[in-house]
Amino acid sequence: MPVSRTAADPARASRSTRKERADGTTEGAALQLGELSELLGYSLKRAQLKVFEDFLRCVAPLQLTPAQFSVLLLLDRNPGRNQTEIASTLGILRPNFVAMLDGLESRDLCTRMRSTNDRRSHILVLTDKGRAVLARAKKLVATKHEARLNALLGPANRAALLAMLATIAREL
Amino acid sequence: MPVSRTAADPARASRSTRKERADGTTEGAALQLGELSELLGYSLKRAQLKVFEDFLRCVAPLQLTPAQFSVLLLLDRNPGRNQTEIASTLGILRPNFVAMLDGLESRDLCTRMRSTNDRRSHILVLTDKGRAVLARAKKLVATKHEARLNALLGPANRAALLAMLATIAREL
DNA sequence: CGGAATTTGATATGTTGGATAACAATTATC
DNA sequence: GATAATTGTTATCCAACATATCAAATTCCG
Repeated sequence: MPVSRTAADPARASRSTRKERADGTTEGAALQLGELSELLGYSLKRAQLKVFEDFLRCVAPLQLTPAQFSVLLLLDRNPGRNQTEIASTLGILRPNFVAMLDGLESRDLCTRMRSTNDRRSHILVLTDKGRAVLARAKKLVATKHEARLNALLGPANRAALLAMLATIAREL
Repeated sequence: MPVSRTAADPARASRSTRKERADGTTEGAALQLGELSELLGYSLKRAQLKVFEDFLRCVAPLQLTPAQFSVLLLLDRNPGRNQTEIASTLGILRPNFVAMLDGLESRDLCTRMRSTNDRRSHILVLTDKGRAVLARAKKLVATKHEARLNALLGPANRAALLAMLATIAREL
């Protein structure tokens, strides 16, 4: 990568000690986000990262990622389903779901049981430990994670936010 | 991965032609999301994926990703900044920003110019082509992408959504 | 029935985004 | 002027995500 041209740095070109630019902006100042702050996708991504970060913190004692938590939740609510069904409703591709299940199964949180009706498929079952971990996780999520968001936004706003996100996820 | 135990599949264990389960749920029915639909992070992630997908579609003629678009926007609004400054305000790590800039520079959308004041740093500059592409991208984003979200949510809701996402990104 | 097509879980593999360590060149600090 | 810090870069590593392919089992259909 050859760099040929050079340019004077407007910031330091000024001989002021406070290093003020020609356009009046100050040296160490935060950059202008400009239209970026009006881009829904930008704030969406940033907010999502923060929320996942907080989720991981809150549920850290149980060592569960958001994706793993969603799998446990789904297994609990939908007994008798196979890998394809669980993976697809979570938007996980079947090949990638294999390693994920291996992880959960190796921690004895769930079990694959070969179906007697269709011996190709594995019925996914929560173990007792899986149910216990899920229960503890639910409590942590409710009392720490979601509570934090509730405090930040207020219950009404939080509900409105959730509704709009669901609309986008469903209808866009 | 040895699978030992087996289980009867509740769905097909029923001898009904409509394959109804013991719990009354029907065979091919969609799974119950349960508490998942109340998890903010879940809808957040799903909505974010949809929005990025739509962004890519709308701006496809220009071959710009959301991240690339955000870089061009930032370069336009903040002339005279170096790689570290641009990368860090976008949450991009400096090492990962190198390849990204290589891509933009190889397409002649921006240029690295060695600063005369601090010869370690590269001042990032939009090229004329970069400015032109950015202008076209802005138009596509406004008239196709954001317009779609506006139609889906309504202007007031869209604004409220944006405000809440910004709050989360800023204060969580 | 029986062969063809499909489905399921799995493997291999590739791509992309994101993270850390280390380095040379340059600048700042004391 | 020696030491420390900064900048861009390279080399890796890891996780998330995607595609092609496979064997086993099932379904479809003539």
